[in-house]
Amino acid sequence: MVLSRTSQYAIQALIYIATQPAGEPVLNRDIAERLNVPSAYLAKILQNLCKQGLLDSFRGRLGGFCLREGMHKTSLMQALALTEGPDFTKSCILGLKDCSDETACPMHFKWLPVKKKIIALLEDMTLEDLAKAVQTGKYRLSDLPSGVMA
Amino acid sequence: MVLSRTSQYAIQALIYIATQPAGEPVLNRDIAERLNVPSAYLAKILQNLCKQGLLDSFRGRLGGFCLREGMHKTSLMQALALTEGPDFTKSCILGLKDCSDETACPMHFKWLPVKKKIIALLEDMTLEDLAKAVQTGKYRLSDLPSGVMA
DNA sequence: CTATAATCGGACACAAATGTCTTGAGGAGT
DNA sequence: ACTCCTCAAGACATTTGTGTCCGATTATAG
Repeated sequence: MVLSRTSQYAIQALIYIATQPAGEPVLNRDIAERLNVPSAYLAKILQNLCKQGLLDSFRGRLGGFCLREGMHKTSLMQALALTEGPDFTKSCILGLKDCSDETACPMHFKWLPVKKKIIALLEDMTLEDLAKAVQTGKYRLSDLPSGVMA
Repeated sequence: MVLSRTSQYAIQALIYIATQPAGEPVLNRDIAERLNVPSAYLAKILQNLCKQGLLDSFRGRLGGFCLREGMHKTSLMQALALTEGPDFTKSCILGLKDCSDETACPMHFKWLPVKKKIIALLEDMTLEDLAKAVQTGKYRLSDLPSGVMA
């Protein structure tokens, strides 16, 4: 429901990176291990987030990925726009190409307020906020118990 | 966002069938044409809905599909349970296998009320209601203008 | 300069969703 | 009985999502 695996991995990784000291690159391998996610696939996803300007990457020794300057305030909405495409919230729930107030599907007006709630929620949550929540130890980022964290 | 194409086609078709006189089978070909959807694929979907007991099918001349007796009151939630699987609303938004109040992902408590709204909405809307809405002429089931209807 | 450690980038592999085609079975009209 | 018309069912094709692998590239340490 709602999100592709790619997006799920991306968000998990972004939050994890946000929990780590800013400016110190995090290894793809470490993220993958911590999240229990295929590392080669995760690398692709992180590469893409680099191209889109959300992450910085560094090759060679002491390399890795870290959030680009100022990107701690990135909202989930902005992050998902990068992984799911810019208008992943625009679509009609029945799949109609053109479903607006004027040309509405029978669910349009009922669905609209719910969709707005979803969007508001996604715009409200930032990587920083979520990282802080994880750091309290009350929430987990993967199926592994959070105590596994180094 | 939210629904697979298969589910979208299924719901469109169910609503369309519900707009037609009860007891008179509707041709797969007609539905596909009306909804502008691949007919062979739609046939598969309708077959499945038959097996699951939501539709009745009739072969030969004057054959076709129609809603099984009493199924006009079926909610979208029930219909989607047939196409998406019984617990398509149960999953964690970050994809964690085990995400409950006790083992929560950082989005869990924010997402929960929104999810409840979605579920309530889907449980509230019935095929009958949606069919009536379409019959007013104010809403459309496909990208084709609704005037195309016979 | 060389060895090492890490990402980059593209090719490849696999699986699931989506879509097409063909053949067979069953019911209605003549 | 014969002929249409319809769904049933499975094989096949295409596309997309997911996942893997490897050589190239870049940066650091010695």
